[in-house]
Amino acid sequence: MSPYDPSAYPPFAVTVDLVVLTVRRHALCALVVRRGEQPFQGRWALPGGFVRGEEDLAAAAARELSEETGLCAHDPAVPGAGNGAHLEQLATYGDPKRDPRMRVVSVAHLVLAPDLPAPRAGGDANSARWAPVDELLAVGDDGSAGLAFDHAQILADGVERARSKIEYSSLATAFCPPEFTVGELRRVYEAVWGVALDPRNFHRKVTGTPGFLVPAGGTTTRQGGRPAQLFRAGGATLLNPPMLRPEV
Amino acid sequence: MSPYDPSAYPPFAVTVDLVVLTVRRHALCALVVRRGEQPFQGRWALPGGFVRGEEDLAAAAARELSEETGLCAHDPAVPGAGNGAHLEQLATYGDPKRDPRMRVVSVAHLVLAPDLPAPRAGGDANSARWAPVDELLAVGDDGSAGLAFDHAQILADGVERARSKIEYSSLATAFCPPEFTVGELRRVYEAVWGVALDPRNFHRKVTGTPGFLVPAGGTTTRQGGRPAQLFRAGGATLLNPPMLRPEV
DNA sequence: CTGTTTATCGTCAGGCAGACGACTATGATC
DNA sequence: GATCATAGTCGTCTGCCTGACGATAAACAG
Repeated sequence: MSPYDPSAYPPFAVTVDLVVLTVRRHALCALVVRRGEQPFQGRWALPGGFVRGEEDLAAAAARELSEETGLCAHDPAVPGAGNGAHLEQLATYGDPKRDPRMRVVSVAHLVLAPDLPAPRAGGDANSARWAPVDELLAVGDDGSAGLAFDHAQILADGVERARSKIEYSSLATAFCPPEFTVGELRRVYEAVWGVALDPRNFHRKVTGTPGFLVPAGGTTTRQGGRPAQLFRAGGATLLNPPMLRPEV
Repeated sequence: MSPYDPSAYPPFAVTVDLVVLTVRRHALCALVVRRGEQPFQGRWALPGGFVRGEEDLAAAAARELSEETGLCAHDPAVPGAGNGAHLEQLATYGDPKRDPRMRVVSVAHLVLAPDLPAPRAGGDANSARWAPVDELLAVGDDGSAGLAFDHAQILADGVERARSKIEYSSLATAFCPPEFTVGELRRVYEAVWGVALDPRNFHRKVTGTPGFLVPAGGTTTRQGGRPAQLFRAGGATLLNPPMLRPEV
């Protein structure tokens, strides 16, 4: 082989696509934008865009995220800044036929964000929305065409990553506002996994895991009922032993 | 933005790099090749190469693997064929400065293979070898320069992926020949995690997990001592509950 | 035959999770 | 204001799994 001869190999376009997940009204939702041009014109797609010349992949993802949602990603490598959205690389998709026009390799990223107001994509409220992932992934049955390109696969991979990762990490707190109650955190797990959890056992588990939650001092009744203690995410990122997802 | 205008964005070179892991003499080892040219001439690096024009990323990784080791990857999407090496995508590395010559985005793949004879890289035995990952990742101390490019980071990520993934999947069997004993499987875990496991508890765990192991019918004494029953990997890919890695 | 090595079966105590009872503190409704 | 509905929080009990470890079995080396 003749390594690194640029002329010997066809150029690739490199993009980032974003799977932005949040929990709204007890459902796991993803951010989708409407395509304004061919191909797949008018269809919903994941937000994304080209990686620029002197830009790292994570930086490109953070930039796209900021452009689409105003969120400032909380890159583990750049701590402190941002309103807490979690960003991580998901996987890379490079099937030669995934884009009919040219060879595009897309590095998908996963973003977990707290519930946000309606998205603002280029100021056009009609061109971006939060949609329940169940709806986006239920293709064919109702005649809806599903997402553009291979974005249904990317979304499915992102959802599966989120579902499994909250098992053994404290990542579920990324779906919550800075201060939250145990019940709110439980509703996150229930929405992401699509199951009902026992409030008492859940409470015992999360409050009994050292470093997972730290008391924030106050209480709230925003969920109704008895006032609940407010917590902040603790420093622990790994949950050991993990929170087990109930079987089916 | 003006999507998909090829001239509007700089072209990227896309490569695949391989983290090929195996267990040799009770140590987790990785395949490295010696670089024949600048930059990093003479240094060890992960095997890899350019993705071709009409080639999927996984196909490129499988091709490079075959060229470097003769292994035929057992892609989950293409079952049956191959001598059982496991291949999966690891992560993508695209720092603008990771290659001093041009913008290269590398899609790293992880390969888990049974113990193999000495590698044959382009027929040159001196240019490829199995090296213990501890040795490859212990940089600076002994003055050795470490791996080329960002390959130390890629290797570290691959090792961490392997270490965590054998916890909750049956992937450790990918390090074993088609038929193996419980003790051989245990030595795989011990080598990958770098810990000692209790043979009795390990035996109880793996034989008690339905679908993990299926008896192959025979016995062997290739490890010495009492003959051990031979097993084959069962159909189960997920281990529930997982095999817990001992603390520290 | 004896010691060494490895495999395999059993036992026991502690920890954790699932099931679920009981009590508490708020707002809503009559 | 009494009652109800809603959520949160604390306990109890039981079964399963794990870690620690004793004991036995089946080969080989001397």
